[in-house]
Amino acid sequence: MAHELKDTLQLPKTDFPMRAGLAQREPGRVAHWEKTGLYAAIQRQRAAAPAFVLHDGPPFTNGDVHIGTALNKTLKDLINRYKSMRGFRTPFVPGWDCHGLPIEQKVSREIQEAKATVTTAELRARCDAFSESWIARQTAQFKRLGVLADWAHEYKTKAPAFEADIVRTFAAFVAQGLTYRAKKPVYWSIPFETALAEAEIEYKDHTAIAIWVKFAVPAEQAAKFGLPADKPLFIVIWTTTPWTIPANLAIALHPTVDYVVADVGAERLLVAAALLGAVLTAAKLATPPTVVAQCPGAKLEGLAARHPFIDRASPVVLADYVTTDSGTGAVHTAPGHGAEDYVTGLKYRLEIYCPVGDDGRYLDDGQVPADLVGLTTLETAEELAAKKPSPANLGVLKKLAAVGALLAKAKHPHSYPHCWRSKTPIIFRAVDQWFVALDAQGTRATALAAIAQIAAHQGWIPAWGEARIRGAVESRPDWCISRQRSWGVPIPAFYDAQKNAYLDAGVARAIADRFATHGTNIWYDATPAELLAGVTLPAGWPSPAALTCGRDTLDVWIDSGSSHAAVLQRGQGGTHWPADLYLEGSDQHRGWFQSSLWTSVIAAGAAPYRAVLTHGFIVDHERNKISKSSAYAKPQTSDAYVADYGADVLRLWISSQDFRDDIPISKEILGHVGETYRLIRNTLRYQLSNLFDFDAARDAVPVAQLDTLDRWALHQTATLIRECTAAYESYEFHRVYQLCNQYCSVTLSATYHDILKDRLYTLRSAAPLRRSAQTALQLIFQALVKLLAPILTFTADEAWSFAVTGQEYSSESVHLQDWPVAPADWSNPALEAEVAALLRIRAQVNEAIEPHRAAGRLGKSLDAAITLAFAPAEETARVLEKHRDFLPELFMVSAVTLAPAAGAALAVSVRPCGELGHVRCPRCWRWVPALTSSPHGEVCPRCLEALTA
RNA sequence: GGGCUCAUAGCUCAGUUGGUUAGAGCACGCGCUUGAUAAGCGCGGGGUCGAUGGUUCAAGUCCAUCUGGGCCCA
Repeated sequence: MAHELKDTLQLPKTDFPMRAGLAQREPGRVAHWEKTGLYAAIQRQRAAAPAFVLHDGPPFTNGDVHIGTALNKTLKDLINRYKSMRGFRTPFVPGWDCHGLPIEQKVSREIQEAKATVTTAELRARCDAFSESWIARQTAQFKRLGVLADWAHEYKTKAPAFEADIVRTFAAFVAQGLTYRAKKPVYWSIPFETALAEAEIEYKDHTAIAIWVKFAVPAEQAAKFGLPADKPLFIVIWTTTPWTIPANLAIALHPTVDYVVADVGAERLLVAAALLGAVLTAAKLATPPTVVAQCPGAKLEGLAARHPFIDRASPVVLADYVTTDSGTGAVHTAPGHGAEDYVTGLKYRLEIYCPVGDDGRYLDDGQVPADLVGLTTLETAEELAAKKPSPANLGVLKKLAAVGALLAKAKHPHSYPHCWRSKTPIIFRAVDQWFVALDAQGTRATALAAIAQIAAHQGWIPAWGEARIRGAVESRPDWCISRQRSWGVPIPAFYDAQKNAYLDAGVARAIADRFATHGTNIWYDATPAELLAGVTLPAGWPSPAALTCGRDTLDVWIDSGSSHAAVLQRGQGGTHWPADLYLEGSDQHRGWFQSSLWTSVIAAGAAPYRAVLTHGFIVDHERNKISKSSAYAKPQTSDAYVADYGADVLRLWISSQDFRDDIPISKEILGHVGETYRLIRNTLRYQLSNLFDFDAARDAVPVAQLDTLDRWALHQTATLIRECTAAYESYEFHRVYQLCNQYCSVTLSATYHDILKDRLYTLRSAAPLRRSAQTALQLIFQALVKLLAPILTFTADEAWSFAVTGQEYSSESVHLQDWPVAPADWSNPALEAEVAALLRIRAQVNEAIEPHRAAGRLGKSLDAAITLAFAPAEETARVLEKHRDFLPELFMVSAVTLAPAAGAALAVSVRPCGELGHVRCPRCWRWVPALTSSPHGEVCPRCLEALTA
């Protein structure tokens, strides 16, 4: 009998599974979208719409997609999908950053391990293949995340057409006269005669010779700076690289450190006061010194000391990096042989002087003493093993001793950079580089103006992004754009036998055209004559036969920084220039945002983007950076997380975080997000399952005629749509998450859906009140699933397909829908206020029921009969009276008695229905005074009607 | 060391121009239901708002300093 009655109910029905099985089922939908061409379909649908172009910053192609990269790409996808539903055409051309040292180094190491040697062209081919293989893998990983993009029109910085545009961007620098050649120190491997990058350096123990060297201060200089001049005075410097002494051009002191002049008998020494004792000990000077003068370093700026064995001045300069931890407090400065020395050299306009050739030997430049010329700075493996100094070091020692400038020397074990391939110590050596002058032609001012202009229309999101990039742009020195690498875009410069450089914008553009058709390998395969065939050379150029091609490549920041030119300006994939939005991590203020700005300002006179959105970095549950934590057994890849949680949970997690700040990730956090996912999924499932017999065309009730609670629900939904839309507009997806979370759990699950069960299950299929509920449910479902679609791409699409066709897969897609807009008649503030008042009373009713439940006197709220006592004059009274017939349904109880009484506060009293002599209807479970018989046994009058109508 | 930035319940987030006992969802605890059931409902505990000092009749909200975290530089 009971079973028979249950069969008369309209219980929910759906094939939409309760358990998502995301990790297993999502790949099916990825394939489905691919098969049905969803991206193209979306673009077609918006073919005539205004475009919103989010320009993709290219990930580096040397590994699996990291969870941080997944975050970035997913945010982009989320925005594109939202904008598309809002009515924009959203072409999304994904990009790949292909050139660069990490790839070249990885490939070089493989070649090295195989003990093979390859030509530059072969090395480049292997790098190309390496990059390409990761592009394939990363593409699959991005697709797995639900990222929709125009993969057919993706851009690769190694594609010939793109490489040509990189060179054209460079040509714009040349055309404006911004490029110049100057020396800059780099790590240099002598055996391989090549520059090395930081990543190619290995630090190893090494025994150097530390020397204390006296630099004479001429008497007139001493007098000029107020120092006693009646005895010979020397500034003492200390260095562990004696071979750099011939390149000494200055002595650096700290501006605020105290320096003393110490009388040690026949002469006087100037060192930092704090280091005087140490220096005397090293020099084995037993004589107790007499300090005859003392002053801060700043007082000595400009004092011209003399180089110990070369006839030139070595002036005193000031530098903050000088310390009194060791040495003498007076730092030997050779701008051509040290990073800090270089910076100081630029500051004091010293020559970036490097008298050491590619082979590590002193050059005969007219300044290096004849007996040093030709000596090598290289320490061979044998010399290293024997801890013997290099010939250059020995030569300098001898020279210093001969002129009496060597105050002391000592063995100095320390950690020193070595070449990763030859295992020999590297030297720091200035070589010719190409630079871009950023202050010429008002370039920097134009860049800063562009930054301000973007700020003027709130284009920096968050607003502090402006300060961040302004700081980077203001403080950036001239841009060193050449790299001594193979895997990159060649700088189209030529050299004659005397190493004079020839660079011309027109020639560069002609070379770019060659690259566009033949790829950049032609630079390595063809002769200058072949490359320049048919090109009109500028006046003053030698004939091509007399030229060689330069071997430097461009800084990879020019590669990715040219993407707006190579992609947007060419309208690739339907894009336009400038982009409406760039979206990357906050580190890119100094990186891609900046490099793109410079190239665009120089080549096009304006910024390549209208707005720049940034996100923070992923951190662990203690807010420490992920890479620093050792607790990660698992690689932090996108795929690893997708395998554990599914893409939609990952996307929901991304939406849940305020991404402008750091973004924490942990099992706990993802676990909670998984719970929210289940809540949302079940909410949608409830709606779908209760619409199984609803056909809007046949059954829909006009909004104006909907039941009170249904109109209330639509009002709540209208509010949700409005607030979610505002949140999406300002890219505050975490607000969407919070809003939808609360809406699903409180508004729907705990309230509307719970209350609706009585109507939906027990009334006959076509009962007006049931159709009213279904009408609202369907409208709500459609709104909610669209609001969620940009985030839960898989689940929303799945639910949509079930709703429209009853099938898991169909040609219908939620991603082809328009963004929901609540019709005006959904809003009903007056009704909302009344129901809100009643819901507050409902909370009191629940509170009052709870003790009875705890005492075991009743279970479900339907077992309760409620009496509400209240003051008749209250506004509450009016609302209660007005909706008195609605109260049992709203409170989910079987009876509500209104009892106007004296006293201000509303009082709720509860009695189990059984105590009133009522009986429970076995069909709808409500308690009524009496049952009546039906074909299915005894039921309440309402159920009788449902069964017999 | 410098620039930018963040710090509210176990977790993720709200907290309007400073103004009643700081909110929500989730998690947690205790129950209910078994007709959303590897679901659903109810009730409850939980925060001196990173720390210190200051301005104010009044500060999570303003100011200063400090501590800790992040990104970028040195």
